[in-house]
Amino acid sequence: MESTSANGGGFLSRMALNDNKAGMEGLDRDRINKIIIESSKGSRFYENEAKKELQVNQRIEKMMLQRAQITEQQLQKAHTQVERMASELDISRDLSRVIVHVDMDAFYAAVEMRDCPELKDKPMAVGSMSMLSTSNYHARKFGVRAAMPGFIAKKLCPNLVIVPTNFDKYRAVSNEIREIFAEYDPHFQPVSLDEAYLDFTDHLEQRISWPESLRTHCLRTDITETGELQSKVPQGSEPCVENLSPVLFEDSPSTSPSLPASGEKVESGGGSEVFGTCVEEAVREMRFRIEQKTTLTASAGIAPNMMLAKVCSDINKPNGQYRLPSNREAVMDFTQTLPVRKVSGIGKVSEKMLSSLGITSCAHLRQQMALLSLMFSETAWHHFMRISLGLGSTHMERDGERKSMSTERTFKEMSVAEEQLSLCRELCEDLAADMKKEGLRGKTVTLKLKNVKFEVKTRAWTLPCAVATTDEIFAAAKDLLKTEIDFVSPQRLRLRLMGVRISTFLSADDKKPQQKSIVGFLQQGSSGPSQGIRAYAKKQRLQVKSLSGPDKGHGSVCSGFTQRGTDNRKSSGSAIEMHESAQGLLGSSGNSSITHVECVHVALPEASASTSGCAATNSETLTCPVCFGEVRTTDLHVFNRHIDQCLSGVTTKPHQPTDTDSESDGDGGLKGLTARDEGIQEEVQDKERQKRSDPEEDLYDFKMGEALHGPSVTQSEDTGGRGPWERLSGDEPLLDHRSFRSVHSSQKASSSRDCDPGAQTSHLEEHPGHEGSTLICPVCQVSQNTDDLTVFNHHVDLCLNQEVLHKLGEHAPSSSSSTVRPPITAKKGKGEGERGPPASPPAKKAKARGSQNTIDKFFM
DNA sequence: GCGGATCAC
DNA sequence: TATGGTGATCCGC
Repeated sequence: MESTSANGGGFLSRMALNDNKAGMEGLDRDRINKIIIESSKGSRFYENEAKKELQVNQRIEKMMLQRAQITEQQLQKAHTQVERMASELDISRDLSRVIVHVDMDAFYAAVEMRDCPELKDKPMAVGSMSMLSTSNYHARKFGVRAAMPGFIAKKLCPNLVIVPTNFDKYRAVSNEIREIFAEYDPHFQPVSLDEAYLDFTDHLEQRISWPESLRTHCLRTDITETGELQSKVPQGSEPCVENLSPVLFEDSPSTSPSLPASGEKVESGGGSEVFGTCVEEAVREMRFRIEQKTTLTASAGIAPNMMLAKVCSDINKPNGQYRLPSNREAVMDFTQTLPVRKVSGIGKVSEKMLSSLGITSCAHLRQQMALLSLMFSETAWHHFMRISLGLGSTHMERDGERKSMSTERTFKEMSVAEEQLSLCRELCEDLAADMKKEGLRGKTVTLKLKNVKFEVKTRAWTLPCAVATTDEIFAAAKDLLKTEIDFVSPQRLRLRLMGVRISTFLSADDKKPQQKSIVGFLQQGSSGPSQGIRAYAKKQRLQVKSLSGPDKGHGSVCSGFTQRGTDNRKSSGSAIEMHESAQGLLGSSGNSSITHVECVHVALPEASASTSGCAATNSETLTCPVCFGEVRTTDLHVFNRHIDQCLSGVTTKPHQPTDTDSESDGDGGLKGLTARDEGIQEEVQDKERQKRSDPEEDLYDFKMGEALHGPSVTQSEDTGGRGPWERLSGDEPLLDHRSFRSVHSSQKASSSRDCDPGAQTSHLEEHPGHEGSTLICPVCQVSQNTDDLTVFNHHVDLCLNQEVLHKLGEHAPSSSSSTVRPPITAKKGKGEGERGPPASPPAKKAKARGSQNTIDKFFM
């Protein structure tokens, strides 16, 4: 069934030409889109895009349903609130700053053209046949633009010259322009190599009293190719920009920096030019200097805040500037006609969702705020509100600390585990090298995989302490990867991309006293006890393995699972889905009991090989093995007391990096401003099923590996569009305090049939594992639903480790949680997803009041 | 804390 | 033949 929402005609709006950017006006969009779609059709990429588009369409449909439930009364009430807030915001509007956004024109392409004059007259792009980074303005006339694969660009423009990227060069040029930026605002905020925000306010204050000499800048003298010294002086009244600029812009709408802003007389003569004292002159001067220094042109926007400045820099691009006056009327007039898509942070998905509500301009945004406040989260509608009022950040953000570092690589299909592991190590090496450069250590290692169908999944593991070296990172990444590999075995992961990311960095505070971790401490001594810790940490990675494993075709497809991770907003817009989730998924709310009885696949790689523990180092502090917090002591007695406390339930929070979050502003990026995306409908599945008769698809497909599909998922059936990474949703959340948001949707009830917990359980009972032998764990005495010795050994391994942990909390009531339950028989608690129990320290639940649960126990 | 999705460049 | 890499954020779980 075709989607009923916009673009339901099978046209992929997400793949269509994005002519949002400068230089793309007046193109034959239809023709270009036709070529783009036809070049892609049938490819796996296309199929994936189609799937994503469908998901977005479904979200929109849900949103429309939600809107239909909103009553006039609710709208009225919301309107009152919204208007009150709007006037508060309006009153506090800050128009005192002069913010400038500078953006180099077609930066990479311009650099390449500068360095290779033959390219000047040709349509060219920087990148490869697979992907273009940017294109020059000649090429843009053909519809060739950034983020387009080169082979498609070639179809649009057969004469296109594609030049490989040379980042070192761009970085060097970037440094040059940044030197200039710094002269106007030492605290300028770079966005990328070619883009920055500057606060000109202070500069202008001083500039007003500057003598002409300080506002005079020499024209560049240059060595020509023939070695002749050439002074590039404008000839007559027509500045000789062409000589300087490598391109581009025969029909540039804008003023060259060499042309004075109207209203300010400027003398121009000899080898220099004098600039005035007003904002526009100052910005023009900056652009002039950039051009003189680099032979590249920049465009700029001048406005009272960053959001507006960014929009303004695009208006007279290339090689131009635009100033939005700093008064309320001008700002409001400006935003009236401003398309929402022009605002940074509103991408194609948000645009489409807003558009389905009839909102395309900021004026619409303003008009529909009451509705939006009912349908989107607080974060989202507050953001919309600010946009609609033309508000934005007015101060340069201090360059915050980095929050993550990653490296990823795309390659030709790779499905051999050994190669995958080897690549993983390489990535870890690269990452470790980068980490070293910045002296970072992080605790969370995330593996990213993209299969040949372009489906992406990430798997993360937060270690007890920060790591940095190749071996440390790889130990974690490898385990994550192996888990995925084991999980689908004997099939293979068919990968096209792998990435490793590290995050949760130590804060500055943490760094100074390098920590001494108990793990490292233990590792130095013996191998025994420390394994308990490692195994514990690894428990987080317990995976549920589908009992049906590789054999296909039995069981039902669980189609009612809500898709997780779709973007939704916190307090609003979510009530409806929450309700649906609760009703459709779990059947009865508040039922915290078992939703699945599942077979847990313990995918512990050889325990001894892991070096994910902490490399112990230094004095000052010790890391508690229970709460993982830092204990500022070197006295083992003190430390033991702390551990005792932890074991008796007094938890200590590990130090958190200080959150320096200043106001997250519009420019900060509000991602995905959409209502919730529910699971995909059955029709989609059917469609996908039909499509998918590819005989080579015997290798592993991510979807099958979704742990939560558990026993009921079948391989051949569920390769369709039906949420590849679906998981079971949690229990019924609290409804939003605004009860009118808890709109009920009836759809869920029917689609949840297949996922009814009871059904799951009984289904499992019908298929109690492989129809083969079962093995009994010598430790927990529970028979294991596997005949895979590796799996079984992992289980035993874990059981043994858990025994150690049990000893640790000897006197604790064993009632507690599934965390200590032998893995294979573990039940999945609600909301814990497929990853098994969270890594709450085992002893947290162990109550051992009065007992001596000291560090010594680790050695017993 | 995890994982998916969105966004920018 | 062929559709990127890096970093950030939001949100539900």
